[in-house]
Amino acid sequence: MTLKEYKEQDIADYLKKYGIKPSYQRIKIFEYLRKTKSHPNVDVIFKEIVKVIPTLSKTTVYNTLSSFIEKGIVAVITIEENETRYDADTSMHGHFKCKSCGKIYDFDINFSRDDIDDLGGFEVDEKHLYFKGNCKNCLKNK
Amino acid sequence: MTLKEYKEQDIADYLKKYGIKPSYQRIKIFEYLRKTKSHPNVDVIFKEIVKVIPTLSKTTVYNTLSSFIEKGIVAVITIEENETRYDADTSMHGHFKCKSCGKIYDFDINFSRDDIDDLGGFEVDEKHLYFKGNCKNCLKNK
DNA sequence: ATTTAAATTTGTAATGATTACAATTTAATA
DNA sequence: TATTAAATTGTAATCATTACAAATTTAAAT
Ligand SMILES: [Mn+2]
Ligand SMILES: [Mn+2]
Ligand SMILES: [Zn+2]
Ligand SMILES: [Zn+2]
Repeated sequence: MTLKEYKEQDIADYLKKYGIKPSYQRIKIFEYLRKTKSHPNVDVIFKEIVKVIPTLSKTTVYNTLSSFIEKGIVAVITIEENETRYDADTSMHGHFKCKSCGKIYDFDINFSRDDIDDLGGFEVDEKHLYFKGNCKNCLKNK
Repeated sequence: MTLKEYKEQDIADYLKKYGIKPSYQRIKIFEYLRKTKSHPNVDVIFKEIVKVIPTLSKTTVYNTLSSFIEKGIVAVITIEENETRYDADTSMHGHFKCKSCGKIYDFDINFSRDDIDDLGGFEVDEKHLYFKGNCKNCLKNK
Protein backbone atom coordinates (compact mmCIF):
# COMPACT_ATOMS: atom_id res chain seq x y z
CA MET A 1 0.00 0.00 0.00
CA THR A 2 1.52 3.30 -1.07
CA LEU A 3 1.61 6.39 1.06
CA LYS A 4 -0.87 8.07 -1.27
CA GLU A 5 -3.38 5.26 -1.00
CA TYR A 6 -2.97 5.31 2.72
CA LYS A 7 -3.86 8.96 2.85
CA GLU A 8 -6.89 8.34 0.71
CA GLN A 9 -7.93 5.64 3.11
CA ASP A 10 -7.69 8.15 5.92
CA ILE A 11 -9.98 10.50 4.06
CA ALA A 12 -12.38 7.72 3.20
CA ASP A 13 -12.66 6.80 6.86
CA TYR A 14 -13.20 10.42 7.78
CA LEU A 15 -16.01 10.79 5.26
CA LYS A 16 -17.60 7.55 6.45
CA LYS A 17 -17.49 8.79 10.00
CA TYR A 18 -19.65 11.70 8.93
CA GLY A 19 -22.11 9.59 6.98
CA ILE A 20 -20.73 10.29 3.51
CA LYS A 21 -20.07 7.39 1.20
CA PRO A 22 -16.47 7.83 0.06
CA SER A 23 -16.67 7.80 -3.73
CA TYR A 24 -13.54 8.53 -5.72
CA GLN A 25 -14.80 12.03 -6.59
CA ARG A 26 -15.66 12.85 -3.00
CA ILE A 27 -12.31 11.61 -1.73
CA LYS A 28 -10.37 13.64 -4.27
CA ILE A 29 -12.36 16.80 -3.62
CA PHE A 30 -12.04 16.53 0.14
CA GLU A 31 -8.37 15.58 -0.11
CA TYR A 32 -7.72 18.71 -2.15
CA LEU A 33 -9.59 20.93 0.28
CA ARG A 34 -7.63 19.42 3.14
CA LYS A 35 -4.22 19.92 1.65
CA THR A 36 -4.71 23.39 0.19
CA LYS A 37 -4.94 26.36 2.45
CA SER A 38 -5.99 28.81 -0.24
CA HIS A 39 -9.77 28.59 0.39
CA PRO A 40 -10.55 27.83 -3.27
CA ASN A 41 -13.81 28.48 -5.06
CA VAL A 42 -15.75 25.92 -7.10
CA ASP A 43 -13.98 26.76 -10.32
CA VAL A 44 -10.53 26.32 -8.83
CA ILE A 45 -11.52 23.03 -7.22
CA PHE A 46 -13.01 21.77 -10.47
CA LYS A 47 -10.01 22.75 -12.59
CA GLU A 48 -7.69 20.99 -10.13
CA ILE A 49 -9.60 17.72 -9.72
CA VAL A 50 -10.51 17.39 -13.39
CA LYS A 51 -6.81 16.84 -14.03
CA VAL A 52 -7.10 13.59 -12.08
CA ILE A 53 -10.70 12.74 -13.00
CA PRO A 54 -11.17 13.91 -16.61
CA THR A 55 -14.86 12.96 -16.62
CA LEU A 56 -15.61 15.12 -13.58
CA SER A 57 -18.62 17.38 -13.81
CA LYS A 58 -18.87 20.74 -12.12
CA THR A 59 -22.28 19.69 -10.86
CA THR A 60 -20.57 16.95 -8.89
CA VAL A 61 -18.33 19.53 -7.26
CA TYR A 62 -21.39 21.55 -6.25
CA ASN A 63 -23.26 18.47 -5.02
CA THR A 64 -20.26 17.19 -3.11
CA LEU A 65 -19.58 20.51 -1.42
CA SER A 66 -23.24 20.79 -0.46
CA SER A 67 -23.14 17.44 1.30
CA PHE A 68 -19.83 18.31 2.99
CA ILE A 69 -21.33 21.54 4.28
CA GLU A 70 -24.49 19.78 5.40
CA LYS A 71 -22.44 17.28 7.39
CA GLY A 72 -20.34 20.09 8.81
CA ILE A 73 -16.93 19.02 7.53
CA VAL A 74 -16.52 22.01 5.21
CA ALA A 75 -17.18 25.69 5.91
CA VAL A 76 -18.41 28.29 3.45
CA ILE A 77 -16.54 31.57 3.22
CA THR A 78 -18.62 34.47 1.94
CA ILE A 79 -16.40 37.51 2.27
CA GLU A 80 -17.03 38.87 -1.19
CA GLU A 81 -20.40 38.83 -2.89
CA ASN A 82 -20.29 36.51 -5.89
CA GLU A 83 -17.18 34.76 -4.65
CA THR A 84 -18.05 31.76 -2.53
CA ARG A 85 -15.03 29.91 -1.25
CA TYR A 86 -14.59 26.75 0.79
CA ASP A 87 -12.53 25.67 3.77
CA ALA A 88 -11.98 22.15 5.12
CA ASP A 89 -10.68 23.63 8.36
CA THR A 90 -13.82 23.94 10.45
CA SER A 91 -12.02 24.89 13.65
CA MET A 92 -12.69 28.36 15.02
CA HIS A 93 -10.47 30.83 13.18
CA GLY A 94 -10.67 34.17 11.45
CA HIS A 95 -9.96 35.10 7.84
CA PHE A 96 -8.03 38.00 6.42
CA LYS A 97 -8.67 38.89 2.80
CA CYS A 98 -6.08 41.02 1.07
CA LYS A 99 -7.74 43.63 -1.14
CA SER A 100 -4.61 43.79 -3.28
CA CYS A 101 -3.68 40.20 -4.09
CA GLY A 102 -6.97 38.55 -3.12
CA LYS A 103 -5.35 35.93 -0.88
CA ILE A 104 -7.25 34.75 2.17
CA TYR A 105 -5.14 34.13 5.27
CA ASP A 106 -6.15 32.33 8.46
CA PHE A 107 -5.64 33.78 11.88
CA ASP A 108 -6.35 32.61 15.41
CA ILE A 109 -9.10 34.15 17.47
CA ASN A 110 -10.32 33.74 20.98
CA PHE A 111 -13.94 34.56 21.64
CA SER A 112 -13.94 32.79 24.98
CA ARG A 113 -13.52 35.73 27.31
CA ASP A 114 -15.59 38.09 25.21
CA ASP A 115 -18.84 39.70 26.25
CA ILE A 116 -19.79 39.02 22.64
CA ASP A 117 -20.84 35.55 23.68
CA ASP A 118 -23.92 36.69 25.54
CA LEU A 119 -26.62 37.71 23.11
CA GLY A 120 -29.42 37.41 25.63
CA GLY A 121 -31.71 34.59 24.62
CA PHE A 122 -30.33 34.09 21.14
CA GLU A 123 -28.99 30.66 20.21
CA VAL A 124 -25.65 31.05 18.44
CA ASP A 125 -24.63 28.16 16.19
CA GLU A 126 -21.91 29.73 14.07
CA LYS A 127 -19.45 32.55 14.57
CA HIS A 128 -17.72 34.18 11.64
CA LEU A 129 -15.02 36.80 11.71
CA TYR A 130 -13.15 38.28 8.81
CA PHE A 131 -10.96 41.29 8.21
CA LYS A 132 -10.05 43.03 4.99
CA GLY A 133 -7.01 45.11 4.13
CA ASN A 134 -3.52 44.66 2.71
CA CYS A 135 -1.30 41.75 3.50
CA LYS A 136 2.31 41.96 4.60
CA ASN A 137 3.57 40.84 1.21
CA CYS A 138 1.62 43.41 -0.77
CA LEU A 139 2.64 46.20 1.60
CA LYS A 140 6.27 45.25 1.10
CA ASN A 141 6.02 45.43 -2.70
CA LYS A 142 5.05 49.10 -2.76
CA MET B 1 -41.23 73.61 5.19
CA THR B 2 -42.69 70.27 6.28
CA LEU B 3 -40.98 67.89 8.61
CA LYS B 4 -40.50 65.40 5.78
CA GLU B 5 -38.77 67.94 3.58
CA TYR B 6 -36.60 68.91 6.46
CA LYS B 7 -35.44 65.34 6.90
CA GLU B 8 -34.71 65.09 3.21
CA GLN B 9 -32.61 68.23 3.48
CA ASP B 10 -30.64 66.57 6.25
CA ILE B 11 -29.93 63.59 4.03
CA ALA B 12 -29.04 65.82 1.10
CA ASP B 13 -26.47 67.60 3.23
CA TYR B 14 -25.07 64.32 4.43
CA LEU B 15 -24.66 63.05 0.86
CA LYS B 16 -23.05 66.33 -0.21
CA LYS B 17 -20.61 66.04 2.65
CA TYR B 18 -19.42 62.76 1.19
CA GLY B 19 -19.16 64.07 -2.35
CA ILE B 20 -22.42 62.62 -3.65
CA LYS B 21 -24.76 64.88 -5.54
CA PRO B 22 -28.12 64.49 -3.80
CA SER B 23 -30.52 63.54 -6.56
CA TYR B 24 -34.09 62.62 -5.68
CA GLN B 25 -33.39 58.92 -6.25
CA ARG B 26 -30.25 58.97 -4.12
CA ILE B 27 -31.97 60.82 -1.31
CA LYS B 28 -34.89 58.40 -1.26
CA ILE B 29 -32.67 55.34 -1.34
CA PHE B 30 -30.41 56.58 1.42
CA GLU B 31 -33.36 57.79 3.47
CA TYR B 32 -34.87 54.34 3.26
CA LEU B 33 -31.63 52.64 4.27
CA ARG B 34 -31.29 55.02 7.19
CA LYS B 35 -34.74 54.47 8.59
CA THR B 36 -35.00 50.73 8.12
CA LYS B 37 -32.99 48.41 10.28
CA SER B 38 -33.76 45.28 8.31
CA HIS B 39 -30.60 45.30 6.15
CA PRO B 40 -32.57 45.01 2.90
CA ASN B 41 -31.33 43.61 -0.39
CA VAL B 42 -31.55 45.35 -3.76
CA ASP B 43 -34.94 43.91 -4.59
CA VAL B 44 -36.52 45.04 -1.33
CA ILE B 45 -35.03 48.51 -1.72
CA PHE B 46 -36.27 48.75 -5.29
CA LYS B 47 -39.80 47.56 -4.48
CA GLU B 48 -40.03 50.09 -1.67
CA ILE B 49 -38.68 53.15 -3.51
CA VAL B 50 -40.52 52.44 -6.75
CA LYS B 51 -43.74 53.16 -4.84
CA VAL B 52 -42.55 56.75 -4.51
CA ILE B 53 -40.61 57.00 -7.79
CA PRO B 54 -42.56 54.91 -10.32
CA THR B 55 -39.95 55.47 -13.04
CA LEU B 56 -37.15 54.10 -10.88
CA SER B 57 -34.84 51.58 -12.51
CA LYS B 58 -33.18 48.75 -10.65
CA THR B 59 -29.94 49.75 -12.32
CA THR B 60 -30.17 53.06 -10.51
CA VAL B 61 -30.43 51.22 -7.22
CA TYR B 62 -27.30 49.24 -8.06
CA ASN B 63 -25.43 52.34 -9.24
CA THR B 64 -26.48 54.34 -6.22
CA LEU B 65 -25.50 51.65 -3.76
CA SER B 66 -22.12 51.27 -5.48
CA SER B 67 -21.37 54.95 -5.03
CA PHE B 68 -22.57 54.86 -1.41
CA ILE B 69 -20.26 51.94 -0.71
CA GLU B 70 -17.38 53.61 -2.51
CA LYS B 71 -17.80 56.73 -0.37
CA GLY B 72 -18.09 54.61 2.74
CA ILE B 73 -21.57 55.62 3.87
CA VAL B 74 -23.11 52.19 3.29
CA ALA B 75 -21.76 48.78 4.26
CA VAL B 76 -22.25 45.53 2.39
CA ILE B 77 -23.42 42.50 4.32
CA THR B 78 -22.47 39.17 2.76
CA ILE B 79 -23.56 36.57 5.25
CA GLU B 80 -25.28 34.31 2.77
CA GLU B 81 -23.98 33.57 -0.69
CA ASN B 82 -26.31 35.08 -3.29
CA GLU B 83 -27.95 37.36 -0.77
CA THR B 84 -26.19 40.69 -0.64
CA ARG B 85 -27.73 43.11 1.82
CA TYR B 86 -26.99 46.70 2.72
CA ASP B 87 -26.60 48.71 5.91
CA ALA B 88 -26.48 52.50 6.31
CA ASP B 89 -25.10 52.03 9.80
CA THR B 90 -21.34 51.97 9.23
CA SER B 91 -20.41 52.05 12.89
CA MET B 92 -18.64 49.00 14.27
CA HIS B 93 -21.24 46.38 15.14
CA GLY B 94 -21.91 42.70 14.62
CA HIS B 95 -24.76 40.95 12.85
CA PHE B 96 -26.82 38.00 13.91
CA LYS B 97 -28.71 36.16 11.19
CA CYS B 98 -31.57 33.92 12.28
CA LYS B 99 -31.58 30.68 10.29
CA SER B 100 -35.28 30.29 10.97
CA CYS B 101 -36.89 33.64 10.12
CA GLY B 102 -33.99 35.13 8.16
CA LYS B 103 -33.94 38.38 10.12
CA ILE B 104 -30.61 40.11 10.66
CA TYR B 105 -30.13 41.72 14.06
CA ASP B 106 -27.43 44.17 15.14
CA PHE B 107 -25.33 43.69 18.23
CA ASP B 108 -22.56 45.64 19.89
CA ILE B 109 -18.99 44.43 19.86
CA ASN B 110 -15.78 45.66 21.33
CA PHE B 111 -12.59 44.73 19.53
CA SER B 112 -10.53 47.37 21.28
CA ARG B 113 -8.90 45.25 23.94
CA ASP B 114 -8.54 42.18 21.79
CA ASP B 115 -5.30 40.53 20.77
CA ILE B 116 -7.15 40.08 17.48
CA ASP B 117 -6.07 43.55 16.52
CA ASP B 118 -2.43 42.61 16.06
CA LEU B 119 -2.03 40.66 12.86
CA GLY B 120 1.72 41.28 12.66
CA GLY B 121 2.41 43.50 9.69
CA PHE B 122 -1.00 43.25 8.08
CA GLU B 123 -2.95 46.44 7.47
CA VAL B 124 -6.54 45.97 8.58
CA ASP B 125 -9.11 48.28 6.95
CA GLU B 126 -12.38 46.51 7.75
CA LYS B 127 -13.55 44.17 10.47
CA HIS B 128 -16.62 42.03 10.02
CA LEU B 129 -18.28 39.80 12.55
CA TYR B 130 -21.45 37.82 12.19
CA PHE B 131 -23.16 35.00 14.02
CA LYS B 132 -25.82 32.59 12.85
CA GLY B 133 -28.40 30.68 14.83
CA ASN B 134 -31.95 31.09 16.07
CA CYS B 135 -33.36 34.32 17.37
CA LYS B 136 -35.23 34.76 20.63
CA ASN B 137 -38.55 35.09 18.83
CA CYS B 138 -38.19 31.91 16.79
CA LEU B 139 -37.04 29.95 19.85
CA LYS B 140 -40.14 31.07 21.71
CA ASN B 141 -42.51 29.93 18.93
CA LYS B 142 -41.47 26.29 19.16
C1' DA C 1 -23.37 -14.81 -11.99
C1' DT C 2 -27.54 -12.24 -13.39
C1' DT C 3 -30.98 -9.31 -12.46
C1' DT C 4 -32.97 -5.49 -10.02
C1' DA C 5 -32.90 -1.48 -7.51
C1' DA C 6 -30.62 2.43 -5.44
C1' DA C 7 -27.13 5.84 -5.38
C1' DT C 8 -24.03 8.67 -7.77
C1' DT C 9 -22.34 11.14 -11.52
C1' DT C 10 -22.85 13.64 -15.61
C1' DG C 11 -24.47 17.07 -19.16
C1' DT C 12 -27.63 20.40 -20.38
C1' DA C 13 -30.99 23.74 -19.55
C1' DA C 14 -33.09 27.15 -16.41
C1' DT C 15 -32.68 30.63 -12.98
C1' DG C 16 -31.55 34.87 -11.03
C1' DA C 17 -28.54 38.42 -9.39
C1' DT C 18 -25.30 41.54 -11.09
C1' DT C 19 -22.98 44.13 -14.73
C1' DA C 20 -22.33 46.40 -19.32
C1' DC C 21 -23.81 49.57 -22.31
C1' DA C 22 -26.28 52.71 -25.20
C1' DA C 23 -30.28 55.73 -25.33
C1' DT C 24 -32.99 59.02 -22.89
C1' DT C 25 -33.79 62.40 -19.60
C1' DT C 26 -32.41 65.84 -16.35
C1' DA C 27 -29.35 69.30 -14.50
C1' DA C 28 -25.57 72.56 -14.98
C1' DT C 29 -23.01 75.85 -17.66
C1' DA C 30 -22.00 79.30 -21.18
C1' DT D 1 -31.44 79.74 -25.23
C1' DA D 2 -27.95 76.53 -26.75
C1' DT D 3 -24.38 73.39 -25.29
C1' DT D 4 -22.34 70.15 -22.33
C1' DA D 5 -22.09 67.10 -18.60
C1' DA D 6 -24.26 64.07 -15.29
C1' DA D 7 -27.69 60.95 -13.94
C1' DT D 8 -31.24 57.75 -14.97
C1' DT D 9 -33.37 54.25 -17.51
C1' DG D 10 -34.19 49.91 -20.20
C1' DT D 11 -32.35 46.12 -22.40
C1' DA D 12 -29.02 42.75 -23.22
C1' DA D 13 -24.98 40.10 -21.63
C1' DT D 14 -22.59 37.66 -18.08
C1' DC D 15 -21.78 34.28 -14.84
C1' DA D 16 -22.37 31.49 -10.69
C1' DT D 17 -25.59 28.41 -9.01
C1' DT D 18 -29.52 25.22 -9.27
C1' DA D 19 -32.86 21.98 -11.44
C1' DC D 20 -33.49 18.03 -13.69
C1' DA D 21 -33.31 13.94 -16.45
C1' DA D 22 -30.24 10.57 -18.64
C1' DA D 23 -26.28 7.66 -18.05
C1' DT D 24 -23.20 5.28 -15.20
C1' DT D 25 -21.69 2.98 -11.19
C1' DT D 26 -22.46 0.51 -6.96
C1' DA D 27 -25.03 -2.40 -3.88
C1' DA D 28 -28.57 -5.78 -2.97
C1' DA D 29 -31.45 -9.56 -4.23
C1' DT D 30 -32.33 -13.65 -6.70
MN1 LIG E 1 -9.57 29.16 6.87
MN1 LIG F 1 -26.31 46.45 10.94
ZN1 LIG G 1 -1.81 40.76 -0.63
ZN1 LIG H 1 -35.86 34.16 13.93
